[in-house]
Amino acid sequence: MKDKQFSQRQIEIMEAATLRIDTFGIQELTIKNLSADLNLSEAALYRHFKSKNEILLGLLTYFILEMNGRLDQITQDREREASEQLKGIFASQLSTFVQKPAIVSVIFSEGIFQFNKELRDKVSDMMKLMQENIKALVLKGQKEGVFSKLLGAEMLTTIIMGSMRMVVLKWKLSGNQSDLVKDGEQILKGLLNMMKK
Amino acid sequence: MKDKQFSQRQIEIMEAATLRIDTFGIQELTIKNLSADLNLSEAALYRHFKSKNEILLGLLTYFILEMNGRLDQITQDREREASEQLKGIFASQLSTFVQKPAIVSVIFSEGIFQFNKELRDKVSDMMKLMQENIKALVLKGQKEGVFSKLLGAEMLTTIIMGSMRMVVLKWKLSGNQSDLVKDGEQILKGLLNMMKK
DNA sequence: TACCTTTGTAAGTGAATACTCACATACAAA
DNA sequence: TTTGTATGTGAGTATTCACTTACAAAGGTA
Repeated sequence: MKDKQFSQRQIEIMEAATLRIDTFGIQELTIKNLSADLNLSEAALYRHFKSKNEILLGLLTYFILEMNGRLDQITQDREREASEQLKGIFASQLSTFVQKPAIVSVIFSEGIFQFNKELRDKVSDMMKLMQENIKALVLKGQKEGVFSKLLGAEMLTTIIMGSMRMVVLKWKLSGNQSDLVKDGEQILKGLLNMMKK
Repeated sequence: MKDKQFSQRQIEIMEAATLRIDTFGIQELTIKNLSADLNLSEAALYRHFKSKNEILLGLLTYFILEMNGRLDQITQDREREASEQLKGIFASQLSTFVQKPAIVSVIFSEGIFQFNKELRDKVSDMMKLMQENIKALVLKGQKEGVFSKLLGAEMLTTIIMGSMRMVVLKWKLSGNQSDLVKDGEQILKGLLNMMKK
C-alpha cells in the first residue's frame, strides 16, 4: 500500500466531506457545498485535490489504512481463540462505523461508483481484505477443533460476512437509531454458537 | 397494495430502464439516454410517467407485485415442511434474479435511493416483505420442532437473509458468472443443517 | 365533415454540476 | 530587493440534468 501523506488542509477537507456525508448523504457532497462548509472558494479545493473523486478516494484510503491497523492488531495475537478474535474484529469494525457513519455511506454506495473504476476497486479491495481475515480465523477455529467442520470455511465466511452486513444495513435503514455494536455482538454470538463443534 | 395497472408503453419504458441500469449503472439512467434507447423523444416519456422517480417507483412496484405472487404460492401450502418452503422461496427468488439480472441492480442499490424517501421506502418495504415471510417460516419450523430454538426467529431470519444477500452480491461481483441458484441452495442447506434441532 | 383523445416531437427552460483561468496576496529564502 | 511558492479568489467554462411548452399527426367517434 502506498504511503499516502495528507496535508493538514487535505485532512480538514476530508473531515468536512465526512461530516457532510454523515449529515446530508453522499448526494449532497458537491464541490459547491463542501467549499461553503469550509468557507473557501470552490477553486481553492482544487489546490488540494485534483478532483472530487480524489477526495473520496482519499477518504477510503484513510479508512482502509486505519482498518488494516485494527485488523492486524487483532489477528496477530495468535494466543487468542479464533472466536474471540472474530468478536474482536466485529466489535472494532462496528464501533468504527458508529463513530464515523460516513464511511458506511461510501462503502454501501458501490452502485454510485459503478462508473468509476478506482473507487469501485477500492471498495471491492476492502471487502476482500475483510473476507480474507475472517476466513483465516474460521480455518484456524476449525483446525483448533473449536468450530464444526460440517460446513466449509468458505461457506461459513459467506454466512458470517453476510449476517454482519445485514446488521449494518438494518442499522442504516433505522436511521442509525438501533444499537449497531450490540446487535452485531448478539448475531455473532448466535453464529458462533451454531458453529460450535 | 394499490391495484396498479401499467400500459404496454409503460412496461416497455420500465424494461428499458431496467436494462439500462443493469448494463451501465443507475447514474446512466437519464431521461435523455432512456428516450434514446426507446427511439423516443424525451418529452414522450412524460406522456407515460410524470417524473423520472415514477419510472423507478413503477419498476419496484412491478417487481414487488410479482414477487408477492410467487411468495404467496409457496407459503400458502401449509402441508409442506418449513425448511422445504424456505428452499422453495429462495429457489424461486434466485432463479428470477438469473432470468432478470437487471432487477438485482435496482433492488440491491438501497444506498442509491437514500436521498429519495419514496424510493427508499419502497426498497425497504420489499425487504420487510421478504423478511416477514421468512420469519414466519422460521417460527413455523421452530414450532414444529424442526428448527432449534437456541436462536430467536428474528436473529435466524437476519442470518438467513444476510447470507442469501451475500450470495447474490458475490454473484454480481463475479459478473453473473457463478451459479447463483446452486450456490444459494448450498448455503441454505448448510444453514438449515446448522439450525436443525 | 367536425371534434376529441392519445401519442408524439422540436425546441426550448432554469438550475446544477465539476472544473478552469487569470490574477491576487502572504510569506520566506536568496 | 528580488524571486519563488503556497494558497487563495471571482468569474467564468461547457455540459448535463429533469422537465415544459407549443404544436401536430393519427385514429376513433359523433
